[in-house]
Amino acid sequence: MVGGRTHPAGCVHDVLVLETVGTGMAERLDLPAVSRKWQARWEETGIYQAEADPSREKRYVVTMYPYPSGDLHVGHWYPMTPTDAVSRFLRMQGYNVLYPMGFDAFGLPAENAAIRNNVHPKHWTYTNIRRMEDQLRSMGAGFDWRREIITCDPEYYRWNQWFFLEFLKRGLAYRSFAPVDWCPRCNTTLAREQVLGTDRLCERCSAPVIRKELNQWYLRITKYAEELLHLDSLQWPEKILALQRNWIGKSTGARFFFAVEDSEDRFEVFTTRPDTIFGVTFCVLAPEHPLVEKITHEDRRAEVRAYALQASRQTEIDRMSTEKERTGVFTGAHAVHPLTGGSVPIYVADYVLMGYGTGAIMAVPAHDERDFDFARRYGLPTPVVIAPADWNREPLTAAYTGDGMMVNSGSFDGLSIADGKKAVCDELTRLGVGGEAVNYRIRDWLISRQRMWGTPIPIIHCPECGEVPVPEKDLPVVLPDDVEFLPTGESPLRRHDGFRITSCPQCGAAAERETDTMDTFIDSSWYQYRYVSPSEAGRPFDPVEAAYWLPVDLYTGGAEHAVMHLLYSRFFHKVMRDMGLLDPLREAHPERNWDEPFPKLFSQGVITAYSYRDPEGRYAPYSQVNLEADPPTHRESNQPLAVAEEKMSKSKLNVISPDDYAGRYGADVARLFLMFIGPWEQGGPWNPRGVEGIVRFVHRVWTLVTEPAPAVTSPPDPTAVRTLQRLVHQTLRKITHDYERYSFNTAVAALMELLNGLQRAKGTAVSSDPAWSEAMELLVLMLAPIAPHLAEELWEQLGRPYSVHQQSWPGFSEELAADDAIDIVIQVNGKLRDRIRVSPQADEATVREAALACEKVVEALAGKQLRKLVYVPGRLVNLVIG
RNA sequence: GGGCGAGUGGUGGAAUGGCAGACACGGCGGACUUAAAAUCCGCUGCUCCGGCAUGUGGGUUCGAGUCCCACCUCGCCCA
Repeated sequence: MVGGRTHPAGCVHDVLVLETVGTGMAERLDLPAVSRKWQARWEETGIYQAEADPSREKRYVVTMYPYPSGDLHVGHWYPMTPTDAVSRFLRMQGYNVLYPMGFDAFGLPAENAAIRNNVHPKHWTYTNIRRMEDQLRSMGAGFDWRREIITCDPEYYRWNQWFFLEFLKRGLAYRSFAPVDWCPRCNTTLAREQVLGTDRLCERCSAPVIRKELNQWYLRITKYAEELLHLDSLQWPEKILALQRNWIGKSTGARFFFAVEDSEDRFEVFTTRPDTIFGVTFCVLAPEHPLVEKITHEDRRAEVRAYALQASRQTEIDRMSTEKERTGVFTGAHAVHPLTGGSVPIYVADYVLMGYGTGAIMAVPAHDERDFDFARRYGLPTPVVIAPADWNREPLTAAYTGDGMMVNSGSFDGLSIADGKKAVCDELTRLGVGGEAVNYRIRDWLISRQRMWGTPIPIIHCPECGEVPVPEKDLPVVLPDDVEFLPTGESPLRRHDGFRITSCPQCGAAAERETDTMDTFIDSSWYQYRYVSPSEAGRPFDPVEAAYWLPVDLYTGGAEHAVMHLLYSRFFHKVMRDMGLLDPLREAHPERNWDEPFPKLFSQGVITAYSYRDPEGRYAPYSQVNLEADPPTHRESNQPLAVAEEKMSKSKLNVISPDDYAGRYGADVARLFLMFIGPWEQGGPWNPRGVEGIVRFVHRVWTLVTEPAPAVTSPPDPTAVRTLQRLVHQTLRKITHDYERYSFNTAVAALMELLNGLQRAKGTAVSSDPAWSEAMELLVLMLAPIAPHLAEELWEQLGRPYSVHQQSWPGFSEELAADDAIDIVIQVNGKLRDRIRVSPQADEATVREAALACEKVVEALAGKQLRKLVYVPGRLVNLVIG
């Protein structure tokens, strides 16, 4: 059992459940037919088409666009359904709402499918897109499809290329050597996920993968590192903000040079602890450090090379792991301590990474755990230079990283850590070898991919002129259609002479195109701008449209994009701002936040489902699971199956298709269930049994509204009418509040309660009162954002004009929602003893008197003294006695 | 090792510091039915009937699921 969760008794899968519910209503309510009817009508009448209208206040709502994998499951619906409800609610509240959808259409799966089936990735991608568009339509989402964007469309990716050239002009794009995962047998780079296990073997040929330096394109995101840390204007989940802060990883300290003894060479180190500089007993270079080859003594060379090769086969996670023993090799060279002039040995060790800081460190074993481990292994001294308060001058048994005072540090002795840092930095500056510095963990964004199905990088390599940007008039550089896919792992663009061979735009000489393509995160870094004018020619977006709609008022999506996508789009946005692209937007609406693309972000939870695994760890499909047994068994092998609750995924065979639900019950049932599972930010398990409750609810609502009430002869009782109105208006008050705070599970529960109340009232005399008609109408309006098809059909049944989705959100009446009597809880010493019923206007004296008159209170007070009386108006009276 | 989040009935979950368990699932009982399904109605945390109960132990408070401290377990991220 995973996660300590027990398998709920009676959990049965949809195959079994689908047959059993709601058939009694089937003749009168055919929800799938109702869904199709209204989806067609909405499409015809274009009620979700949004036009900029400066006389109306706008709301721009975006949910992260999907990758067109071809199998949309309920996990994909989870972020979309509540977002759709929000956009409908905002529309009813009178806002001009833009709610678009598109596809993240470039990426590796299309290429793999191309190799498997020998079809162009374009074909696979567009087939999937058409199918997913149908699925999204069947969900009944109010997308404005006229604004759909598909990122593999040359008219989309030409702007990726245009942005790349703009970045290049501004020095924000550059080419440099970078280590990548490389398979020597397949002769290609691999994506991270194609490298298997801790042995790091190639997915295809099982050869050991190495790291290799390749010439790659980068975007200079580090230039914006500091500004990307300014997160104050963002209404984002705290968790995502923390992840971003963590990822950028700002640290302050010192950066300075060590000179190499008997040579002209020097290397730079970064440290967060300059105060410990007198404790340096060795230095460490990353195995990839460019100086390693140069300074290594001849007798050490073979050993150092072997070590570097071994290090190149490990992941960074392995290299940084605290579990692992610290290893390294001595280069034979020594460095000069900049302050003491002492000689310190230079080692090469894999726990120093080339990508972090300067790729070299000063090692202070007494005050750094990793350096301590290393020093102990290689017998290096560990002099204490920061003394803990109770230090007894004994040698350390572990690195001391706590607070203390500088010792053994010459003239710096006696300084605190903070003062010491400052003083050492000043000294380094005075000596002209370095000084105070800030370091960021974040690295520049590597955007080169040796893949075909992505945006071609618009560069031409000329033997004469070097790297030449493709002139803007020649954009887009289009991917060829006539490509051959072979399982060699090499991008077909490399072998495609028609694409590759060209001439230099500057000198006309024969030249080659860059065959690498861009990371697909480029596509999603600015897509919210393209939605506002998807067919704009000549520029990425129409500034007038953009000035009306942007920035995005609500952005929703999964926390898995907390770092990459959300950081890249913030970076892109800031560059666009600095390019002046947003100036006309800011001018039109100076009051809006133009420093951030998504000022408000909501991150939904994860939808899980039961998965079943046999003792060998193979997943079993639901059709093979025998739930009669405990634990469940495999129908064929009779092996016991381990139950787990895991994120819905094709590979775990626990994917629930929304098509089955939409086809049998209509889209609203799946929509309502997804919202009912629990808080949106928490996610939860898809339980087919739970869906039954929603099916019942939908049918009961239908019966309540459409079936005539039994004839009643007596006139309505005014008290009963008043009770009905109170119930309806209290619900309306609660639902309005719940929609505003995205609390859909409690909104559905409140509607269920309302239904229960209305059902009890139906058949009594109140159902002939005008208040009853009002109740029906309000019920349907409250349902409209979350059950759009059902609400539309009921609206028509009530004889109201199309469309319920163009109605105004009803205001509730405080007067009608007011209680005419309230319960006051009577506590004695904090324990519930009684409750009294009073008018909401009752003053304290009245309540106090009534409380003291309670039988239970009189009993408790006998022979005791009333020490204190706490009165919370409208809530309770607490009598403290003793 | 560090950071963040979460632990509430058989299950999913509800609860501005103020009646713990709304709503739903499941279960039990009943009505309707030749029978079943569907539908409708009722009951459903534990209890020795005093009470006890929101992972465990402390604290703040008239009052703690909620706030504070420590610990345990799980999850995610970073190392």
